[in-house]
Amino acid sequence: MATIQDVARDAGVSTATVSRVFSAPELVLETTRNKVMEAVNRLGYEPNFAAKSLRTLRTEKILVTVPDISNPFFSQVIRGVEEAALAAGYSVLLGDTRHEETREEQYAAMFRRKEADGLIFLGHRLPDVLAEMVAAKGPRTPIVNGCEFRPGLAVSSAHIDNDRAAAEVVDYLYGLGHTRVGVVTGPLVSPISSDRLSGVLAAAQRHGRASALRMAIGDFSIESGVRQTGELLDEPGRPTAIFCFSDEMAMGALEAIRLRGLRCPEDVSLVGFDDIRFAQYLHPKLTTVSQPKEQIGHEVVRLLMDILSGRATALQNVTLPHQLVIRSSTAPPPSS
Amino acid sequence: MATIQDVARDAGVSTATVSRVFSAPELVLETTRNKVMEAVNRLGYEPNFAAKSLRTLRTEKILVTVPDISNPFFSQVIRGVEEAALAAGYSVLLGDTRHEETREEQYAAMFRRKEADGLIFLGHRLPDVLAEMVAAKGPRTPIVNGCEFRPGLAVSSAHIDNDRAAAEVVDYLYGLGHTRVGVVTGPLVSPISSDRLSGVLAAAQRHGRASALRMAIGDFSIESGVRQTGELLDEPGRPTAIFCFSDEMAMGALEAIRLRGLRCPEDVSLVGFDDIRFAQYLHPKLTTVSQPKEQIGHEVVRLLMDILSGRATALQNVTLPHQLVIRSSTAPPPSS
DNA sequence: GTTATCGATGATTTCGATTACATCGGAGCG
DNA sequence: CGCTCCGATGTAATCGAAATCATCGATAAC
Repeated sequence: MATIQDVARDAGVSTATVSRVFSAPELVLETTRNKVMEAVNRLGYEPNFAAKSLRTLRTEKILVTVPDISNPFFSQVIRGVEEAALAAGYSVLLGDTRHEETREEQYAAMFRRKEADGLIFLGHRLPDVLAEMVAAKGPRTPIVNGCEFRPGLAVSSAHIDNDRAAAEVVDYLYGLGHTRVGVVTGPLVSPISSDRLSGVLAAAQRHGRASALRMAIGDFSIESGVRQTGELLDEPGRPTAIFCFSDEMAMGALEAIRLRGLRCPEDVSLVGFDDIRFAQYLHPKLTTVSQPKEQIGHEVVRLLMDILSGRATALQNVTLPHQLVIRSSTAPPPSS
Repeated sequence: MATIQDVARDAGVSTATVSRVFSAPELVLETTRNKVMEAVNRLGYEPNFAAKSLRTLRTEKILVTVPDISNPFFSQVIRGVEEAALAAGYSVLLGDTRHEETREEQYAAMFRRKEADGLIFLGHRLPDVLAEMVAAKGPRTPIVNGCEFRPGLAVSSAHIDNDRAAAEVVDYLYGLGHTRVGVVTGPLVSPISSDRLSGVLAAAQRHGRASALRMAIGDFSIESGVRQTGELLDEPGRPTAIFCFSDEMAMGALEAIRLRGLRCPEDVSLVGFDDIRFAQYLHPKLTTVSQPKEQIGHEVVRLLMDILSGRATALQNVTLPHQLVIRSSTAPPPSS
């Protein structure tokens, strides 16, 4: 592959001029510019990326780590990230951490090696090396979080109001007349789960129904939805409504409901969370909390760009709007 | 961030020695190595990636372009790619082309700029600049295709036998007693669709049922599944079985079937393709062709590594095993 | 005892671009 | 007419690590 020297020689100019043709074309005379471009085309020259990167100390890449890309919720967020990144002239390095800390650390090391200008993490953990960076550099550290919000991490983030969204779901269920509600949460170490849970608890208390609340801890997977919902349904005083903290778990819940010969929503109402693409094609169509997935991706990139361009000085926490989408998996409880 | 010079100075050795500690530790005396490592830890040194990359002309990255990451089939394949790449010491640059040629070309340019050592594309098109590279360098060009197989492209690839898999589905349906079968294909420009279609046609002819075959062209999306299946169901002489070339379209088909007050499988049998994670949790559980998604990802990385390491000399086309998974969306046709 | 050999390490060039600084010719001005 | 300024371009330092070649002391071989 031709280098900038080859082009310079071929065009009869200096390498500086060739470089300027690419990075600041207005500084070079049109006739010279054409000469250079001819040489470029003749030789099929493309600037070598590593060289450019070494000199400028920029990679034009952002590293995005995600707990599980095969999860449609995350893949939609990533889609938004990719779109916004490309528009801003960045490309996306993908890290699927599979919820494993060692993988998170591998990607953290990549970031420290400067293989990317910025890091967006969609999980809830920040490896120690990165926490140190944040502690040292403050809010100018190009690390941003998406979906979760943990104040202690001291990084900017974009997310919905999980607490309020979950409370709305419970309010809605009580409003339908349900009294015994079962909740299938995700792992409580993640704020995404604990925030939603506190919303649920607050709403239950407000309605004086806290004692009738049943809870099971899942891991956001379909299988855990089947299992945990099953346990809730098998307890005496079966809940008439189940609220799962992800649509995937709700899919599992649907299965658990059917396995017991129950009908949704006639016997058991069901609410999910995320509004993944498939939610509206389940049977019954799933009532769920819609998160603005692509928008979260866009926003998180915007936050990162603010930091990279030096515009940002303080932490920003962007709360994006969610929406309770009522479909056909919820109904009043069966009249006993 | 500390550089190799800083470490060398701090440890009282030359930069060459520091470099060797990382790339060929066996060449340096243990005592010296320890001295260096102490300095490394003291200064928090991490080798600068761009510098390394410039010198070695390697990026240790592979670019993966995919028509749509939010598609669970592709995201599973990518998962396999990511896993195999990481194991081989590579990281993944993600390009979501959204089926758009301009985006494919943007990523092709990235590859030419040497932002990645290899390219894996999961679509069916190869931008011109890359086709030229392949023409010039032959089978040593580090470009590999996954999922599709178009002989004209002259790149190695890993995929299932789409033709045969589709024929098996049709054989199975005829075996159940169906005579009127409707097929919802993807866009016929992609081999993934045209291969499956020729399998379908061959099987139908073999059974002498070609004239009773009905066909509609979808685009792999749920919505097109609803629409195209709807059209097939509304024609006179309604098919008693529908075969969609993707599970997403089959989800749409299920919706179309329900909208018309029909039952699956009692009135209409349904078969999908891909066996995405959700297929077995639909209601009814979807009969479908299972593709070894993560394995395709692994295999495609292996093919690429063979090329990058100089082991590969000729094109390889790996056909991986598929499997018809029979669940509850298929049954004999209603007795008329 | 002299020389080839080898293991450990250092000095220096190199990768390919960007960019600060230098140069130079011509326009503008007093 | 001489000076300044400016636009266009060239020269050369620089980014940080890798790798080639050189060096040096010690051991082995003859």
